[in-house]
Amino acid sequence: MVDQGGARGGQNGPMQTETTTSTSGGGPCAPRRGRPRSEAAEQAIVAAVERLMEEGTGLAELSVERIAAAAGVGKATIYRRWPNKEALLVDVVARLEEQPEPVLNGVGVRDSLIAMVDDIRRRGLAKRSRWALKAALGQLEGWPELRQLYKERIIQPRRELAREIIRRGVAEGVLRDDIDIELLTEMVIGPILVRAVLWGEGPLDDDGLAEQMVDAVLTGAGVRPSGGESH
Amino acid sequence: MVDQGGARGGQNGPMQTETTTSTSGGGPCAPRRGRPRSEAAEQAIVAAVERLMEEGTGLAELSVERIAAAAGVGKATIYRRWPNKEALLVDVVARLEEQPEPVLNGVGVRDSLIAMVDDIRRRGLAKRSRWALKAALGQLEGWPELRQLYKERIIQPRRELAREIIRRGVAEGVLRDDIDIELLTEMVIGPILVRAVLWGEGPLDDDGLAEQMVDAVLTGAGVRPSGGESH
DNA sequence: AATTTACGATACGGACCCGTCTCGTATCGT
DNA sequence: ACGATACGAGACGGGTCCGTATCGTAAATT
Repeated sequence: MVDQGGARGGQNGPMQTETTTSTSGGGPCAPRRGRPRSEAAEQAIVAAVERLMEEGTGLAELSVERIAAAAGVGKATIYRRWPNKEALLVDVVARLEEQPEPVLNGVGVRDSLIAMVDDIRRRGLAKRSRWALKAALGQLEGWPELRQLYKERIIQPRRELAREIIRRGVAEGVLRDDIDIELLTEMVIGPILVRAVLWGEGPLDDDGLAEQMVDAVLTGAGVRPSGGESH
Repeated sequence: MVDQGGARGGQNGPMQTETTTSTSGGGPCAPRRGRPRSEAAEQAIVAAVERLMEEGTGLAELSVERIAAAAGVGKATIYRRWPNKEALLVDVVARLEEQPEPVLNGVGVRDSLIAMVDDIRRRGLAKRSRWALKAALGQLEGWPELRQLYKERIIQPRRELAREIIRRGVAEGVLRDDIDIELLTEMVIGPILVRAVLWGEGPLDDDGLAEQMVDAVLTGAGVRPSGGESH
């Protein structure tokens, strides 16, 4: 007996009926006779959801009525575009975060790692990102579609980027090759994530934090038998 | 005075009106005339909440009606003990996790760290703990009382324990003294938390994982200039 | 001009929830 | 025996929410 909590609809997607959206050369086979859909309304809806996120609205408080009111839009205008609330949120999450910066390949591995950690740090300061991450961790339980999408769109690209950097580090002899790639990744991003997400209070505004963390992880927490104390 | 999210009642606590609970020699000044409260009912209620947690019920789906049904109990029986849903959940969270194992002081620092990380790993395998952690991270937003209690009861003791072990490690010369204690802590618990909570999928059933992680963090992810590869 | 579709606003039905209250029954004290 | 209290079950009022339907109006095609 699953399905507790009310049978959410299946399909998602912006339900683009070939109208206004995606003016980019799509196939306008049928120009539709009546009044076209307002592009502005669509943007206002998405923007309203994002603004509500930034203001700290919990997923429970994020009702369609509230979204419509915040966007200055009728409820029907939302349901004309998305079949249900889930699809709307899926869509918003999908366009929530642009892909992470490609990280120039010419840069050294250490700098790449620092850039990545610093990216997480800065995102941890952004309320919108925190909302999404927390929602994904907690509230999206029992909401598999949204959680899945969040993983695909947000988590996976970053994880892949991290893996790539770290693989390069191993290849260049900067990172140890006797540690599992996954573990290396977790070592690098673990500290900043603990501070940014788990404790949610640690100071994140130090610009040198990422560098400090990466160096600490590279060098290790244990006292080095041969190398002298650095200070 | 934040109080966003709808003015929840103030007080909490099991509302023990000197009845059945705490038979431990309390002051039974007034033995109450009528039928005493059923200890079994109280346990059944708490057990039901915990069971629902383990089954993955989200905080939103965790309604009083559902709890009562799962416990085989009338709603009034719940409201006779706790003034509202929040108080019930606060109480359940409060008794959710026993304090972490004290970690024998005679044990070496490395073994203590491994024990701590392994504790997190094993908890990560326990659904109940995952539920609580995820709920704390995401759903308890806008529910300050519960979140606060979770931090006090669950997070703080473990964080304190970690700090103590690491402080000992620094004192004994096993851990570097030129790295901030907070950062050292985050380095140690970060990797396992990323695997257990954030990605939520990484393998946790390897008994040697904790040891592997701790050693990796102690030694560092970077290639050691002088020391040979350890294996 | 006629038609067709979208728009904002809002009413509606069905569902769920919270917290209270009422049943008839069970179990205590006196 | 009797009054007091707890019990399970469930009705109830007030509320929120989702998703649909209905307004009168606005903007496009034909």
